[in-house]
Amino acid sequence: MNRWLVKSEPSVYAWSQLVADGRTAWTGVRNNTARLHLLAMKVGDEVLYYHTDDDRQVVAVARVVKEAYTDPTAEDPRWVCVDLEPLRALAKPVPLAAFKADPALVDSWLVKLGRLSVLPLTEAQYQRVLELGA
DNA sequence: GCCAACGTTGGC
DNA sequence: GCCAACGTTGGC
Repeated sequence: MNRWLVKSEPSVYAWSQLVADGRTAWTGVRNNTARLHLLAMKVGDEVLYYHTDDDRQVVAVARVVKEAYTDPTAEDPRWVCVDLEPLRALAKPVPLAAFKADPALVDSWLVKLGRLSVLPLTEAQYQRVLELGA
C-alpha cells in the first residue's frame, strides 16, 4: 500500500467538487516526475488531497479506484491519469506550515519540491498527517 | 504582484 | 552535450 499526495487548486477542482462528483479522472498532469508517480499508483492506494493557492492545506483523503491510463485531455498519449474517489475529509485540515514545522514532515516532497503536483509520502509521513488532522 | 525553484527548449 | 533564455507553478 503506497501513500500519495495530490494538489489541486480549489478554484479549479476543490475537494467539495470531488465529493459532489463521487469520482473523477485526475487529468492534466504534465510533469514527468508526477507522471511516474501516477504510473506507480495502485487501486486502493490512499491519496491526501491538498489545496493550493489561498488554502495551502491537506483537507481530505481520497482513494485510487483506477490505475494509470492515457489522459484523454492530452495530445501526447504518454501523459496518463488515474481515477480517484473521495474517502473522507480530515477533521482538521493540515496546513503547509505544519509540514514545515513538524520534524516528521519537513523532509517530505511537499516541502522539498514545492512545485511537484503528485508526490509520494512515506507511511510515517502519511500517518503523521492523519494524526495532525484528527 | 513578485519571486524562487524547477523544467523545457533551442542555439551553438 | 552544454547552457542561456524562457515558461510555469506555487508560496508569500
